[in-house]
Amino acid sequence: GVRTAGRIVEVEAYVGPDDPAAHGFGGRRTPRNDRLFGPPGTAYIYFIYGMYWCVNAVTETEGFPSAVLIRALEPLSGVATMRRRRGGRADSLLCSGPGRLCQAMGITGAWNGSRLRGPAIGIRRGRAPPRVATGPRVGISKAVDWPLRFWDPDSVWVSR
DNA sequence: TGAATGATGTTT
DNA sequence: AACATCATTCAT
Repeated sequence: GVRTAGRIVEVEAYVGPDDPAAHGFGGRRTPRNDRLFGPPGTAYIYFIYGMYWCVNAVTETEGFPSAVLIRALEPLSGVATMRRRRGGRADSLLCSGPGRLCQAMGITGAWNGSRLRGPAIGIRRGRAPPRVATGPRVGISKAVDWPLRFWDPDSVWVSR
């Protein structure tokens, strides 16, 4: 298959059992969030609103539920494949949003629990943006003022 | 440009 | 009933 890749330009952090907006809140482990409690470098992928997948990178030690939600990418390769998967919508909407980027890259729950350093799915270190903006997380109703959204303010590929 | 709303199914 | 969303429609 065609490989798709992009530069991460927007993320959100969900940190530990005391983060009221996080799926690991209260330390309650369920079938759905189980992979969030795995070792760092694990993919935690969940299904939301009956239609979309979202992908996270688990970040902290095993048993401590923390992850970074990948919210937007700058498309770099496999763009024609991304366009096809996204139904021919505008390039600006290819990977700008957690649901959109999973659709563009073909990411589904089949990869939940994968190690994020493999042939199928992975994250590599790239160049750091010169600046990083921070602000409230999107689409949540608790801890709305925690500034745990981070994005590249110089990128046109962020979700807002 | 922005607000409102329907689409969808799983989880609590 | 809520949900870590998105596309469409309708109003400015």
